[in-house]
Amino acid sequence: MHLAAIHRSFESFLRERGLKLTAQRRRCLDRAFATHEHFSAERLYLWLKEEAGASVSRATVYRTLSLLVEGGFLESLDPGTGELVYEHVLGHRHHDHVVCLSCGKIEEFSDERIEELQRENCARLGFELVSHVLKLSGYCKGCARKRRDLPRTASTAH
Amino acid sequence: MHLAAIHRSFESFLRERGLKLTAQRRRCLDRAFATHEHFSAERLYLWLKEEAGASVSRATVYRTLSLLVEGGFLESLDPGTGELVYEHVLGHRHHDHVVCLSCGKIEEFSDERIEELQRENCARLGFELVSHVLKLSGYCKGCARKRRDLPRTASTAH
DNA sequence: CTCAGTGCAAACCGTTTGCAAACTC
DNA sequence: GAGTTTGCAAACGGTTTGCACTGAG
Repeated sequence: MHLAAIHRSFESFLRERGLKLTAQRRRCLDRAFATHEHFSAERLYLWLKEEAGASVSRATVYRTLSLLVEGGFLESLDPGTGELVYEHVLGHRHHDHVVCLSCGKIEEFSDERIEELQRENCARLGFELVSHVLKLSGYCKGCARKRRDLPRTASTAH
Repeated sequence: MHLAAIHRSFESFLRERGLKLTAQRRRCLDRAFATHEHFSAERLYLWLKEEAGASVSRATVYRTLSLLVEGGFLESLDPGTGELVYEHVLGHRHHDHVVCLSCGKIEEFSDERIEELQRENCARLGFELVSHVLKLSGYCKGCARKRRDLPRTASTAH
């Protein structure tokens, strides 16, 4: 899906709700779709600040992010660092996340067999499944190696 | 595992780290193990306040909860409501959670087949798996029924 | 024109922290 | 006694909100 289609989709989403298309909203949307990384609200705020043109206020960034999540344009993820991160959804398949406890790197994976087992468990419990979060935490290849090389920090850490 | 054993385990945990066993820490531990519900820091603070005896300060409750998580006595879970909830671990099997989006009810389930697939995916990505969070969100039986009975709120909600 | 949106700064809220007094070992 | 822990209240940090001004439709 290219930008033009995303714009159209966003415009009709706004129209449906009687909301207005403003320069700030368009810039948030464009910048969010210009990255394939996960980004925080603050990150987006800084990106927009660096760009040419008037900066978008933090308040508006937060308000627009919520709007984009509601509209299904973005998904949010809580990596446990105290701030939410976002990623755009359109054109993406659903996927889960692996987060490195040391460097914070986030990798993605998806496994239809896991999805199926989730549905199965929900059905058994009588739950109507809406969404799920599967986050694996551990150490990425590089950080795992570093940890092994450091002499017994595990027992002396704190 | 009964309280006496938990106490012993906690005492040796503290000793190992050169920490002291205080009345406040013991009361937090006891109260946390006296419930089978998930509870927040504030909840525990209020429970202790209601109990006979001097109340334990909020700061101490927070500090002790962190300690209990580090020691593996409790696990924390982020249900997405803005505050963490805790549950005791000893004597519990590992399990995952299903959270009702409407009433907040948390149910537990576990499925070794999912665990195995998680390990498999991590291995493939070169991650050293430490822990994971699997949280299914949706509507519990009761809330799902209520939602179906209400005339088209889904499209007019907001 | 009208009502929604923006920017600002202040408020929020769960959690953390600095510090002096109190307590464990 | 030495060194930890506690309680208090203030600080924190990400996020939300009230309000007067601006701007889209």
